Amino acid sequence: MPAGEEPMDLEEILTRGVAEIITKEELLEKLRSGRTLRLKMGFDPSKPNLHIGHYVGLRKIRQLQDLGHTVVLIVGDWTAQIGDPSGRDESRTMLDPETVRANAETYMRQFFRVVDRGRTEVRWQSEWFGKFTLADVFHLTSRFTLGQMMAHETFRKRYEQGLPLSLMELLYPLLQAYDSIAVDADVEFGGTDQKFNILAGRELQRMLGKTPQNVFLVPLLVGLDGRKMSKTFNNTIDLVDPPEEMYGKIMSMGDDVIIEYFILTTDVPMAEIEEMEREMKAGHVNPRDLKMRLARELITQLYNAEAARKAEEEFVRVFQRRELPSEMPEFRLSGPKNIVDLLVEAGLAASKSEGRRLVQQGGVKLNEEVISDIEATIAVTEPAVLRVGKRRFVQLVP
RNA sequence: GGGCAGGUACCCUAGUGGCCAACGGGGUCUGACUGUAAAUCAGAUGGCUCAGCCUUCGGAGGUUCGAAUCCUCCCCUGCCCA
Repeated sequence: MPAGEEPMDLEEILTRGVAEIITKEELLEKLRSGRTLRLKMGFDPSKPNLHIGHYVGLRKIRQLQDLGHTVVLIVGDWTAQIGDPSGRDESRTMLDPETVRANAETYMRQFFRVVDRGRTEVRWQSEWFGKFTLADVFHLTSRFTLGQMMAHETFRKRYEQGLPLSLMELLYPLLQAYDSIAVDADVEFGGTDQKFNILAGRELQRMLGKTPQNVFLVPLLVGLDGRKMSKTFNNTIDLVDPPEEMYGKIMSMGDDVIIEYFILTTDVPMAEIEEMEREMKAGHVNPRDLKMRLARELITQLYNAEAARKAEEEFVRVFQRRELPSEMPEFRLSGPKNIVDLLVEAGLAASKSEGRRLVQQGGVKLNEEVISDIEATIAVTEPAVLRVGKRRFVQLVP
């Protein structure tokens, strides 16, 4: 059910949804050699949430895996302690082993929804870094210069802007590079922001007389609103989002990113996508309908067709026809209660102040009747629907 | 070790004795409108026993009728000198 049931043709695999391959000729040669290639991909078990942006790369891995190659998944239990500087986020929280293990498991659960577990080798950095000595650190660090590190845009920027930059962080690319030596990688995958780190691995392999790995970079998918995909903007779709949630999020996406999502996250043939783009530009098709199609495709890929159908039904019911959702949480209201208290207790407001605000702004409805008095007392003798805004519902039962 | 500049709400930032629960932007929420949970526009956005009160501006003390703002010590960051 995940991506890549019918292998795409090689040319499409190497171009669609690919930002850059270093070098494509070399990679083609390896792919044609008949050898089983070792496809490396690493992750830090610090932020285990995979979103639709990661999905782009995972699909690529899956597609190549379907050609018979082996995926080597590296659990970055050491690099996680540094924190990837490419993210420029200087949180150097040392994670305890328990957390690392739990995070890694969460990550893999999501990872293997797309990638074939049977043809994946999972390796932990601690296998080799656990016995690293200072002498090993010398050997590794002596091969790179500060100038090379400062060529990394994120390092340079942070340095120039006077932001903190620890020596430990400079080690990040080196550790990642060494992983390639440890697992003997043929190709390493990552987003375009990983170019520097992956190239460092290629360099190191060359220096140590090994065949340099190829660099396979996938584009960074833009967020639902067209801006950079980021948790702060809340414009992501998580791989573990339930179907209804995915459906809604896709429907809230900006019109101008629809095509990009089709290209990068679905198997819809390019010819068909180009046709959609023309139709949309000409105004012959409502972007909303394309988004509905996109939502169906994605949910079918990540769940199944039945889940997609149900999610669509629910969306149409609640948001297009403005009817009530088929399921909503229940709250037992045994006696009369003030509306504000009720909102808080039913989990529809985080605090009483917020509850008052919602009432005063006209966002609270009982059986579709606006309640505008914060002093109102609510009592029910039969089930009633308490609603906040467009999408939060609670069934009140006596 | 010395000098200088900083540490403000979920994030980024303004504020340098009372007009500060604290400007502005992001995020979030609500409303209007719509083609949709798009776009756009408007409002809201610490808490509470809510015309008032309580807790917030790195931490702990202090000055003052009154402090995010002044003083002392401490912690953290950057730059310069050694």
